[in-house]
Amino acid sequence: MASFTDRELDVMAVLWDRGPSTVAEVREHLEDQLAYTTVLTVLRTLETKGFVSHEEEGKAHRYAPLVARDRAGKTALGQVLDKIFGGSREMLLANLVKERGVDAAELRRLKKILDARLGKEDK
Amino acid sequence: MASFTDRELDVMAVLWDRGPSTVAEVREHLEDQLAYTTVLTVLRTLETKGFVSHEEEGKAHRYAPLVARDRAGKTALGQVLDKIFGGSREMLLANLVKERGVDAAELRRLKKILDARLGKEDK
DNA sequence: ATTCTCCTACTAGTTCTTTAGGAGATTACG
DNA sequence: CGTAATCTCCTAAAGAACTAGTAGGAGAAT
Repeated sequence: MASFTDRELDVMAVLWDRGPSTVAEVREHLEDQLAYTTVLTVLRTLETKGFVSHEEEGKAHRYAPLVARDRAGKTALGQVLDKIFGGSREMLLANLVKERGVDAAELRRLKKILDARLGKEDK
Repeated sequence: MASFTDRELDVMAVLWDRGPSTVAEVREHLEDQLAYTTVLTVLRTLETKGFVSHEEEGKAHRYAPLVARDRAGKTALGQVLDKIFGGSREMLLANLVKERGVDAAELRRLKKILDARLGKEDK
């Protein structure tokens, strides 16, 4: 799958968080202050690439993500895993929980995820 | 920290894997078939950005990474974490171990990493 | 010494990314 | 109805990214 540019990712993040949104809504939820038409252009680019679709809603368009966050994550994470961590999940995980304020409760939640996965594996 | 472009990352990956390398060596280890001068250009760009340095070796230059894989990983992973997984480490981890051929042994190794981290946390 | 090979330095073209202005349509409202 | 607000569409321009050619130097080979 072709991947997103930085700005496209900003926009996708809003759609993933909020669900289908209009240009104005996306614009409001972006951190950077961009012109209305800029946001529109990004959305149209994303549509050309097949990552979002839109429906008319009054005179405006409401854009919906076509690619699931999960799927995009798989690609992006795979790239980081391969290119930076040389394919080592251990290295990646160690990095993920190093400093960056991860508390014990979170670590336990993470362990649970692995346990759940181990359960499936054993069967 | 400013981050790498896709191609720059390919090159950094080679340097991280192999250690200090000449242009020809980097070129050999890249998946994509690129012209010699192209690889050279990427390395010089990386040098301008301060991510690698070089030493003369005969008539050639040997390029060494100045940025540790770990440090680059932190940045890249942080971006994926924030933008795609909305800051949720759980989501990220779940994605990391979903399908993509992770066996039980690996899952246990990953748990160990978390345990080690939990040990530190308790103190 | 001339030719060949390998290397860097410089230059450059093409495409992608990011940003946004202006035109014109449509809706909202007084 | 007329004016303001809002929206899409088209256009474009600046900058970044990617690729690679050409020039020229230094050493090896014949």
